[in-house]
Amino acid sequence: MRLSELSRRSGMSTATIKFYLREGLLHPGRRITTTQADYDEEHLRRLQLIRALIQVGGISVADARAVLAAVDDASLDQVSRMGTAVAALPQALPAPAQDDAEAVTADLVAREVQERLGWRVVPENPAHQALVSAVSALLRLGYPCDGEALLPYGELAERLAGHELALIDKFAAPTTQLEAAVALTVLYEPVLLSLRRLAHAEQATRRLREDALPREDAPRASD
Amino acid sequence: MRLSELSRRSGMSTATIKFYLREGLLHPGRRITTTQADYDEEHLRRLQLIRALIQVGGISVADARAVLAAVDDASLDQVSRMGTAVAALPQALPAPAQDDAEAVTADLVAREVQERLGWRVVPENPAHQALVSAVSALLRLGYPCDGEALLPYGELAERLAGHELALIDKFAAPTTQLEAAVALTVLYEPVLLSLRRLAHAEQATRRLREDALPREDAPRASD
DNA sequence: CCTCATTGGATAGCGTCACTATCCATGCTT
DNA sequence: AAGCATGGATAGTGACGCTATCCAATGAGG
Repeated sequence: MRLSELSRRSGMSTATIKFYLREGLLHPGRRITTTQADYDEEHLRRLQLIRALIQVGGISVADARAVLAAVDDASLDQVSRMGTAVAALPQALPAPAQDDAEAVTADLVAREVQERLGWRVVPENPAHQALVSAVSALLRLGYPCDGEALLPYGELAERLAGHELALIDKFAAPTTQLEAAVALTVLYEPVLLSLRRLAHAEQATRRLREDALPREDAPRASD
Repeated sequence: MRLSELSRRSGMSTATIKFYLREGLLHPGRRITTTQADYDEEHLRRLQLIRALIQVGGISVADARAVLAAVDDASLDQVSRMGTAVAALPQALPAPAQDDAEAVTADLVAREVQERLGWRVVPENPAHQALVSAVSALLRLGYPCDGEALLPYGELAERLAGHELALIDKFAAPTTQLEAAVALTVLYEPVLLSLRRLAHAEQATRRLREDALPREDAPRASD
C-alpha cells in the first residue's frame, strides 16, 4: 500500500508517518520507483506499536527508537535484544537523584526490599534508580517507607511479572515475543495504574458511605 | 526564612520558586515589607510536595495547581476536597480515544472487570478512560485482553488500595490526610512500576539461567 | 510526447511546557 | 548614605512532538 493508504488505515496523518520514518521508528517501505514506496501490514502494525508506546506508554520518540532498534537488531540473540529493549524503556521519571540523606536511605530501602524478595540487586537498572527516586521523595515528605512497607508491593509485583512473562511465552515467534515483551511491559502499566486509581475511588466511596450517609437520595446499586 | 534560604534548603533555584509562586502552586510568603517576605517550614514542605508531584509523579504544573487548590480549598468539606484533588491527578495519558471498534470493546472490558470486582462503574472517571485507552491499544495490537485477564490485576489493585487507604488513615489531621492521599497516590505509582520492572528483570534472568542449562526438558515451576 | 496531479523526501516552523535569565524599584544592612 | 540582596514582572530558552511547505520525480491521461 502507499503512504496515503497507510495513513488512512492507521488514522495518523502522512506528515506524522513521515516523521516516524525520518526518525527511524518505522522501516522505509519497499521502494517501487524513486518516488514511490510500498508498505505492508507489517508497517501498519509497527505504526500501531509506535503509537501505543508514545501515546499510551508516554515514551519519548528517542526512547521508542532505542527500544525498536533493539527489537529489530538481528546481530544480537533474542536474550540480548530483550534485555536491551526493556532496558531502553524509560521509567516515568528523569530522576535527578541528588545525593542527599534521603537518597542514601532510599537506596538502602530499595536494596532491602529486593534482597528480602530474593531478587538480585542491580543498581544500574533504571528501575532501581526510579525506585530510589520515588522512595526519596516519600521520605523527604516524611512518609514512612522502609523495606517492610514495600514488601507487599514487591510480592504483588512478583505475581504480576510471573503472570506477564507467562503471557509473553504464549507468543511463539521470537520477534513476536520481543514485541510482546515491550508492548505488555508498557501497556500494562496504565492498566495497572488505572485499576489502582479506580480501586482507590471505589474504596474511598465505600468508606464515605459508611462514615456518613446523611442526605444522599441517589439510589445505590449495591451494598 | 527568606527566599534565598528557602532555595538553599529545598535545593531549588530562587527562579524556580518564584515560578511556582507565580503559578500559584506555592503560597506567597508573609509579607514583611514591600520587598521582602517570610517563608516557614510549611512552605518548604509544600515545595517538596510540588517537586514530588511534578518531577517524580510527572504531573504538569497546571494539574499540580488544580490538585493543590483542591487540597487548600477551605470552602469544601474534606470529602469533596479529597475527591477533587484525586480527580485532578492526571493519568499518564492524554487519551485521544478515537471511537473505533477497539475503543468500544475496550470500554466493555473495562466495565466488565469493574463489575466483576463489585465496583461501581463511573465512566467519567479519568482512570476509567485511561483504562479504556490502554486496553484499546492492547486490542489494536492483537493482544488478548478481556475482563477475565484483567481480573487478577483488579484484585491486586484492590489490595493495594486497601493498604494505601489504611496508610492514609494514619494521618490524623484532615489537611495532612489530604496531602497524604495525594502524595501516596502519586508517589506509590513509580514505586509499584519500578518494582514490577525489577520483578520482570529478575524473573527473566532466572528463566535465562534455566534455559541456558543443557537440559531443556526440566522445567521448574519456581524456586 | 506533453501536461499535471500525486507521491515521497527534505527543511523549516509551530505550539506547548517547564523553567530561566534579565531587569528594575525597593529597602535592609552597615 | 552606599551598596547590594530581595521580590516582582517580563521575556527568553531548549526540548519535544509533530506539522506545514516546498521540491523533484513520476505515473496516468490524452
